[in-house]
Amino acid sequence: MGEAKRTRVTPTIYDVAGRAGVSIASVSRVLNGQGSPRAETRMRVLRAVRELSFVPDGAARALSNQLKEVVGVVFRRGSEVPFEDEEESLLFIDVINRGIEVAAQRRGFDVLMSSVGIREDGVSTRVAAIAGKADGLILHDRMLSAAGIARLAESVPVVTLAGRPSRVSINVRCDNESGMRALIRHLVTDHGYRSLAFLSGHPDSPDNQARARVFEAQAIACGAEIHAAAAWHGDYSASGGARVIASLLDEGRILPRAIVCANDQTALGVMHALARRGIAVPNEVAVTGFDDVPVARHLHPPLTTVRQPIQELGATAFEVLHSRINGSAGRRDVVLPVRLMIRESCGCAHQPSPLPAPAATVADEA
Amino acid sequence: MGEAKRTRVTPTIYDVAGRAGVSIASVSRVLNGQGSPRAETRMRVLRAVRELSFVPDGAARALSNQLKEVVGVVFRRGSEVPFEDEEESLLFIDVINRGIEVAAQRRGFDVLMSSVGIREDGVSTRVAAIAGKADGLILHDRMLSAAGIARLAESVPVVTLAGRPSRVSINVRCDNESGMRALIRHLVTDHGYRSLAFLSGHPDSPDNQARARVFEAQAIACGAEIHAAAAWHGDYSASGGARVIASLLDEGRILPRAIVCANDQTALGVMHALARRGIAVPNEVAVTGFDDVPVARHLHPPLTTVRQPIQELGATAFEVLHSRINGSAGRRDVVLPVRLMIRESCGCAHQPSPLPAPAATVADEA
DNA sequence: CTGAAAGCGCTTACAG
DNA sequence: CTGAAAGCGCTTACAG
Repeated sequence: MGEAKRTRVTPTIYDVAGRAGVSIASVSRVLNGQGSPRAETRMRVLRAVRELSFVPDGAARALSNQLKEVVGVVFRRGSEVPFEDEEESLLFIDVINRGIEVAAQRRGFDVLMSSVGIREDGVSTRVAAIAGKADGLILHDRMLSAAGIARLAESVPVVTLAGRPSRVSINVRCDNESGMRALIRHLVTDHGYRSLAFLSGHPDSPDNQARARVFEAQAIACGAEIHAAAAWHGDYSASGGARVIASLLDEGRILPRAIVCANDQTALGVMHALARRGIAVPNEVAVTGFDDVPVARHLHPPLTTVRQPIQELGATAFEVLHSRINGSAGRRDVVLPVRLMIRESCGCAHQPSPLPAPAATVADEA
Repeated sequence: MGEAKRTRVTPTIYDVAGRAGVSIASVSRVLNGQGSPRAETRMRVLRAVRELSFVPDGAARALSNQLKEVVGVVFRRGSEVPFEDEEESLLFIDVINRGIEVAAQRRGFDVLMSSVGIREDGVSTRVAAIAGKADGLILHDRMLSAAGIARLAESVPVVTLAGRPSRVSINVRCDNESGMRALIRHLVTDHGYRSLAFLSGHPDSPDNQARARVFEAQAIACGAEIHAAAAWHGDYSASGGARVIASLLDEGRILPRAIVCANDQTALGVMHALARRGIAVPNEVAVTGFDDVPVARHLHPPLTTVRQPIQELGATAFEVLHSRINGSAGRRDVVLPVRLMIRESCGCAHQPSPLPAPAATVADEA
């Protein structure tokens, strides 16, 4: 026999109970620390568990407890064609996911990660399948329409990231408004740049919309001139940013003194495109980002940007979802603080001697 | 009432059946495409499902089907202190995980990702918890002892990555032997280097052991001199590689003509350390890696290394596990082919003119 | 402290 | 084609 087909059936709580000579209720109690089983009982159960290598079935526990201890995370895989350093970088989404995972771990939850192809259809079907396997869902930016989210939220708590809160879902985002305001003040007031442009991200991203809106308002308030938005539509990708610059230059357009990008990846693409045309950053054109992804500080020149607490964004999303799963109400619009990171792409000097960094700016850094 | 506490209970298959005026069996059949329900029945069920936003409970399905359609993946989070570019890079593990995820998706499986802290204890408890929530497990390098794996495998199919096959678990790895052999041949035969050293990875890593073994055998076979292994113990990390070089240099030791690193990250650290001491790569010392992580080609000089089909490693691990879950036997030792990637850190010239790249080498490239 | 039994929400033979 | 019922493997009142 030996290697024979022996369809080794995984032991169940009944096998453990039988071997230990107790009821399944006792086994369950010992394993879950409920009640106060006699020491004798405890021992026998534990021994049987060990001898059988018993692992309780999660599905059965979940069904009985009405709790799976699993949250689902849905995000888009490989947006756009990778761009130079981009492909290999731990990007925004990855850092957020790590934050979710670490926070979940602390609560004894596990994370069901599900990426969706950029052009994949039937997303809502896929998301529904995940929903069935989890106690709650965290949806990254623009995964589902508002209606889709509303429908989904009927069956499971939903937290969106960088989206919009709704009557049935919670949203976690960073404080785009303060961040953009501080950034523009730095560019216009501290550096004295008079002409600016905002290179946008995905048009339907709430983050992008907020950043664009505040950019305009603040730039005008500071008395700077804004380059018409028409030609400045990116898509949050490096290649998108590079494309915009390339076509602007091809048309012989004059660039503004400073380009404010909707996110770091866009800034990365812009800097590449500028370098290729021999335009000096920051001396001829200043460039800024938003997010402060890890690679930002290693660009040449190091990127001035607005730091979002990215990993914390993920951790917070999980915590909010977790308390929602446990029935608490809580705010539906969670906003995390940001911080202006002044490096060199804005025109400030190398770290050691922060020449053009006046007091006001330094305060932002604190 | 309106906003009242309304503890909205998620609808079950009974609610759907009730609303549609059919039995739960019919609902189940329609939803799973079993049998041939009347069109009329179909419609009514589907309508009820839609109206209630019904999502079948995964735990209940799993319990009934004896299949969760979930695989667990366990790996170590943040090994060592991040090193320069390292922190931000999509490393070996991340690429493998992506491969697993994509393959799982194709089969309708989801992936439970669980990272374990580098110094975390109680790993086997954590792993057991995951095991209970999944149909099978993929364990990255060195997560559990052979005994631990054996115990785990009693309750769930296990596939290890870069480990060793056992009577109860399957292992997926790449062909370290051929890769290292081709690499050494290139360094000794093609470039004529006479003195080599192997900067090792984790001593208990099977990959590392295989690479070290073949390094020695092949170097000797080619007639090269090997620097004593004593001082050359790294740990797969960039900082580990840098540390070895620094202390060797501090002791005034003479470096070999070529340093063969156990993996790319180690090579990255070595190149940094060498650069810091003003030692030219590859002119004074050649350096090679193993893995071909995305960042390898962007180093200065671009890293000559052995490419493992990293994402495919993950996809294969899933496929093997999947067929095991479905009861097939299959090989327990799955080996994927590798390919020598000749770039510049070995001393070869810039791409366009592959000067010292003889026919034999080019063949390896094919 | 402990056991018998009900119940969690599905799927699937088995009858009709 | 369709429904009643058993069963998947747990947890937890409820009695004893």
